[in-house]
Amino acid sequence: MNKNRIAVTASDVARSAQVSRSAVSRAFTPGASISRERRHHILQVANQLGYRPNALARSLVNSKKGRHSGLVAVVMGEFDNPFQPYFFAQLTQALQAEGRVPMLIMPDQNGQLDDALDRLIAYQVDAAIIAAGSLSPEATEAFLALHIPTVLLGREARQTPVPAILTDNRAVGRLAADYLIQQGCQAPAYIAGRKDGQASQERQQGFLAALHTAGITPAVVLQNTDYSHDAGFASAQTLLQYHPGVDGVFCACDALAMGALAAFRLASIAVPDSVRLIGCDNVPQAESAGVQLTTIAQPVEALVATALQALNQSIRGEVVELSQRLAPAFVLRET
Amino acid sequence: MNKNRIAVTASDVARSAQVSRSAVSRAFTPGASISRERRHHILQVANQLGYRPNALARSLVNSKKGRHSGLVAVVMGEFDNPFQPYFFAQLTQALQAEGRVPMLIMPDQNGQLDDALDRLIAYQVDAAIIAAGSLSPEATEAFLALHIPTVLLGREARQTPVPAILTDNRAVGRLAADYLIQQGCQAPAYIAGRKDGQASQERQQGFLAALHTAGITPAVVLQNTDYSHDAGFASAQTLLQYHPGVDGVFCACDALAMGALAAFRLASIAVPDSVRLIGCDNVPQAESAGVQLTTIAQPVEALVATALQALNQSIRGEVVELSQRLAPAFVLRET
DNA sequence: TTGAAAGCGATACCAG
DNA sequence: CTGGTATCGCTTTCAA
Repeated sequence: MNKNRIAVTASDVARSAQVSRSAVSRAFTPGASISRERRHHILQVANQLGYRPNALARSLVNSKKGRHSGLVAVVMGEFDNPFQPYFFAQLTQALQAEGRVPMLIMPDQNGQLDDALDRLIAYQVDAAIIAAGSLSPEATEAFLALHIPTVLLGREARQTPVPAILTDNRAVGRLAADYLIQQGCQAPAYIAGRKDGQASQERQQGFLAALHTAGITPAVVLQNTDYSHDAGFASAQTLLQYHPGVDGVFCACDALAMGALAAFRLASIAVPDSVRLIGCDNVPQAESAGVQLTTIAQPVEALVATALQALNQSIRGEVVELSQRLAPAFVLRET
Repeated sequence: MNKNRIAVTASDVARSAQVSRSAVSRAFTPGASISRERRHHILQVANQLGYRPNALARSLVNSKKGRHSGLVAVVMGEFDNPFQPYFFAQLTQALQAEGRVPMLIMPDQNGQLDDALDRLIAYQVDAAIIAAGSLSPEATEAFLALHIPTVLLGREARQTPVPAILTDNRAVGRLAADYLIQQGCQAPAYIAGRKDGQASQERQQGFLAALHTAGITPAVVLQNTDYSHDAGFASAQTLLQYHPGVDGVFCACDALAMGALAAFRLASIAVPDSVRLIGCDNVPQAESAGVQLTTIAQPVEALVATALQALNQSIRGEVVELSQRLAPAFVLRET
């Protein structure tokens, strides 16, 4: 059964409405010179025939003249940390609300883009949003060499100057420290993420600096190789075994914190009574019954809105501020 | 700073390589009549110039002649259940590996597609994969009316006959029942998802049928309004309060099961010693330290592979089997 | 095997 | 305001 997928074209509409192709085009172009009645009539006929302007053909015309395809590449690497799908969904919906079409590109396990780059060029995307922490620096630079308007989300470029939107991670660390200090912690620990993770590093810096200012010496900093629940679990067990004096724990992300929480519960350590715990991100799961994790929220809505704003500026060829750091927010949860 | 985004065209390459545009096109068309050396030369020049055929223009030409754009619409509604992003990532990578470009479409909160439908037509997608359980029946039918080759993933259409790939959910229920029976449970309970959720219903049917065959009367079936961690938590608390005799619990998905697990732990009920617990999906988190959830795995790889196969058949205009049910697998975890 | 030329569907310029 | 026409980048007959 070969479905009759012959698309309705402007010519079909023109013929049916007894007007020229130009008229049809104008009817679909806001603010074009065409009489009200004519436009109304054409739109009506078009609607009956089920006509939609072919976006491919449209952007073909506009290509050299600097108009746009409506396609935006979203480069996103992983969906295993709960923050990522949450963020991704917000971003996608925002793009969609702007009438843009997100094309998803996932780097492979080595953080390479391979032929995905080719596809970006091939499809003439208007712009790209790179939200993949796992994208290798080389791949990132290769990408930026395409000179497609690009915005980095949650990371910065090492060499090329590109607009980047991030949470103010040092402020995250400071807020976490403030909480633990205010709760009277004397021996706080930091459960870090990847050693080369920019976010984890910055949060650590802010955290340690604030502790230092308050005259508190951190008990220990535990590095991990990822931002997972399992790593948090293992780190908490390490704390219990080797650093039993720890009375406050800040984790580089909520997944780590929820893993740590599981380990504490398993060991019958009361949170927050025996040990204070604070995460970062404010993923939806942090609010779950039986979790109720105190955390530092990333300003997701603001991040998305700012990213789109930067993207639009960049597409229009305007100058965009290079690094924008948005303020996080403390979220207290106690049950 | 207006970046010089003038794309390199086939004419540019032709000029530079001293050949005709046709030759350039042929060089990039597998199996076209062109000499080896000529193609080699052209490809080399093209590479130097950074030329990539414009996919938009290409599919414009091919549009009427039945060729393809390479674009595939992926309709996905929610990312809040951990199974969804996990599945989505697999699907996206598989599409990418086939050289296809996934365009993401998210229905709004009411399960409507609105102008996303228009965009699908406008961009001439080759096909669509609907993996959104939340897509309203009306929107689904409206979508199918477009006669774009479509495959449903994890759900079926009510009216229109469309290929659907699903896990054999009744088998899921039977496997869960087998486990609880084999563990000696006498009063098993089912924690369901949404009342109108096809998967939840079918799992329940398989579960109850297998129990019945074994001569076991289920203690209770608890309905929920979603598939969330919170719902699982609340349901488990209900069990503890009103059905203390329950010695085995099957949950419609892992998120529910992990919520239930949290509730049991909070009440110091040992799992699996005091009560057996089994989920469904086998999300990555089910394997986490401190969780180790016994579950029925959805055959994700097979689902994705089968879906792509069906999609390709559908694009080629071949007849596709309507409902394909893939076998789930029991995953025992005990720590 | 090759190049010239005719479109694909839509837009924008140009006269009228 | 309107219709004709060139053009966008590419593929594909059609002759040579």
